[in-house]
Amino acid sequence: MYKHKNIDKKWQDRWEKAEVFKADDDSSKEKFFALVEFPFPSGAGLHVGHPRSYTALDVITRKRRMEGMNVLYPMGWDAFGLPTENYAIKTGRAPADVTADNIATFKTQLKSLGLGFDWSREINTSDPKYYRWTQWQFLQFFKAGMAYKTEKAINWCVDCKIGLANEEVVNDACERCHGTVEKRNKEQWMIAITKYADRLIDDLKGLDYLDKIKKQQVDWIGRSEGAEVEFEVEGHGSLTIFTTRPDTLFGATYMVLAPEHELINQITTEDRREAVEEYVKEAVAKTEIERGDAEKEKTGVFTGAYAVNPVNNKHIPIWVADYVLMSYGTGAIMAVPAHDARDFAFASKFELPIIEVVRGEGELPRSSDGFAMNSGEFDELCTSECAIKMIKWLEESGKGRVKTNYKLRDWVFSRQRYWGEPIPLIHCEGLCSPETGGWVAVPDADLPVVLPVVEKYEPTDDGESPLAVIEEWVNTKCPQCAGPGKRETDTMPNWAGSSWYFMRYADPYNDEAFADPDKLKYWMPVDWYNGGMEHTTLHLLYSRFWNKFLFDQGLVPFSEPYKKRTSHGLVLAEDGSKMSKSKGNVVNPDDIVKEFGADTLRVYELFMGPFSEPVPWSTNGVVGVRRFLEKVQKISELTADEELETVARALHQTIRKVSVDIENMRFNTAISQMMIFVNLVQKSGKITKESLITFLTLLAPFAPHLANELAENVGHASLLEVNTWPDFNAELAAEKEVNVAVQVNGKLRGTITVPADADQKTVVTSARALENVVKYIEGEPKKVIYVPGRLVNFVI
RNA sequence: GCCGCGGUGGCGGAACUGGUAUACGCGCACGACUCAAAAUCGUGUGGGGAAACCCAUGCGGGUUCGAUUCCCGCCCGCGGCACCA
Repeated sequence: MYKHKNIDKKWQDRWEKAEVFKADDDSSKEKFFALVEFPFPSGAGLHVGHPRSYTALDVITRKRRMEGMNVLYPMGWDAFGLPTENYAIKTGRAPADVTADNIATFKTQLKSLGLGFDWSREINTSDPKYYRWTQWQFLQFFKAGMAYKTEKAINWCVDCKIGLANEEVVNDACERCHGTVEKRNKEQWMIAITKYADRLIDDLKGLDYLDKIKKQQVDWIGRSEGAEVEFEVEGHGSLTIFTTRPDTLFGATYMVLAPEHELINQITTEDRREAVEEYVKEAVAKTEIERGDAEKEKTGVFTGAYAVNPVNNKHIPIWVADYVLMSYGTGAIMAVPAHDARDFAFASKFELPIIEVVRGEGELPRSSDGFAMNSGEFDELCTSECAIKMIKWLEESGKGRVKTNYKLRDWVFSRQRYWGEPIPLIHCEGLCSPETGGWVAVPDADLPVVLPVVEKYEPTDDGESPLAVIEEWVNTKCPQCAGPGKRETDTMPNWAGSSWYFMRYADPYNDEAFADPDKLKYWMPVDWYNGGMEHTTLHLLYSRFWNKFLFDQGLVPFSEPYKKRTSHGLVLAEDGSKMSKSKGNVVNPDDIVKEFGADTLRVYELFMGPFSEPVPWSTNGVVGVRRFLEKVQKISELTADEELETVARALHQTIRKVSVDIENMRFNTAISQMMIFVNLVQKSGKITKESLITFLTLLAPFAPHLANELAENVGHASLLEVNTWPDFNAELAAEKEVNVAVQVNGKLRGTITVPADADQKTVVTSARALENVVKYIEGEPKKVIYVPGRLVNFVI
């Protein structure tokens, strides 16, 4: 039994004193910037899931340091956010105070794990010295015309009383509180992320992200290439639609407008008006989920109006149906029921004509590619060629054009809440800046716009931020004309501060700029970023976009912030369900550290399963890891002047496996190899001091406290953190003898042990001589398969 | 519905590029130590069979001397998207 409590503390103090984790801004060494998502300092404290990601990159950075690199592995606090504000509302305490308390708890907890963060670079997004630069960067968006205020039907969370971005709405419910979300018209600040849609997709190509991360981002942005086509509506001008299948234009037998489409009112004939108005009213009242269910039966109503199909001048009826969304494309479609399942369902129900225009196999509706038919001069062209020719024809005749659409929407950047960065804009009552709707930027010298102290943190029922009621704060002067002005009372979403936090680590105390350009140039981009899959279409996408914008402004020297992005699996409860406070199945890391020590928790977090997969927690597994560490302690007492050859060999095999596995985040198999080594030493009874130190160096990234303690016990004077990562020697690792499987017709009939360098003839001969082989083979085998060092297979 | 990932002992999981399936850990059984227990150490542990051997990597086929690995068709689980024209 080793005394983890004393050992943990002792080495944590030594590291701090020696400043081993401090990153050096002027170093000739190669830099390595490792990043984990900084936590939101919630009142619940550290979750047992946090250390999985932190320990993983701690292992990697500790190895990098031993490999001679200048490592930056920082930590900070994503401190703005609703939970703190809600807590403040409940208790009446100021959010800043609550945050400070929570941070203190988190920090103590993280430190107790021996994580090698450079605490001298700690940042906090709710610190005015930090959010001054968040505000400043927002103003760059504003000044570049990338931020605009507009009345929008936004997702409104009834419980939180805030507008949500699409990304924050999950199954029609608020991502945070799971409360009802409804549509509301509200003036909101928006940021034009859609302008970067193409680059956010295309630039993924050069990045070392997990494939599933790239794919999720691409799907989320949802780029589709097609064409816009103009259809004449008799007596009402033209109606524009978007289609990805311009090749099927001859198959368009009717048109559909979304219920919100502005043309409906104009084109509806008098005899149809009542029915149309009633349908529109019902459709608009439905929730997104009700409307979004693709399984439900199609509904719709005929407007009485007809459009002209530009390719064949046929008159086709215009319908209104809620399966067409106003928010995508032009809010209107041409329906090609033969080749679209939705149009087919609709046409079948309302008995509209179905014309097949793409020849192919199988029943209609059929959306696969093929050859055009019933399409006049386009007949017999293959789908892709037909599309190209059709677009060309449309362009030449002025009836349409190439068009790309995206599912991605602009970023809703306003929150009507207190605990966030104030948006640093002033509305000039004299409207001295009409081109921005009267909005004027707060001058740089007046930043930060500090959150004023308020008494009540509740948002108001009319949807205004609590800041709106503080008149002395709201009423100010227009910085441009000095006339009366009013401050923007909305605050930023909590994604704002985290969109650029990694840059601040390069230069956390700078008051002249968000970071010194030289330091950015040295440290950025992040070399390895690990975080949760849940942020793929939120933080990860936003921060890539934010970075690209700053790059375009010449403010940062790199267009992508993260070179490599990996992801960890969730830590689940023992029964495989999610850990949650309400279920009472949350494991507190403090308890594990207290009972078993920091090293046990660290090693267990990485041993429990494949890093990127979700794995259930197992207290028995924790005990197993602790036993392993105790065995390590035992073998450290077995130092001798000599050791068995097998130990030396196993050591080098372990160096190889641990080195490779760390790079691939296969920590579980790295640890299992170390267990194999320790078992072997225990059995053999002796190990040289040199080999022991080498092994402890390999173990040090995983279990740094114990590894240092044991190294010191055998007289190793320096910290293992400054050791050199051991070199692997292939010669020493090579087995002298190998086991070769002997098969007859692919079935295992025995094994033989032969010298590793034995030639084929020798191996086959002794395999052939096996009693169990002789038994099966009469005469000569038909064929002999020989895989060196692996097997011999006699085919008869 | 579409896309992606996965399915291996009682459990978490290993397995290079197609080459001895079940490494490592947990659990369990037995043994040693002990008055006893815990801890520790040792031995065993996929299933069937006395054994030879046979059967096992979700199911059914295929390719191959040989398939957890490759191909085809299903089933189940997880994650993402979800009437995006």
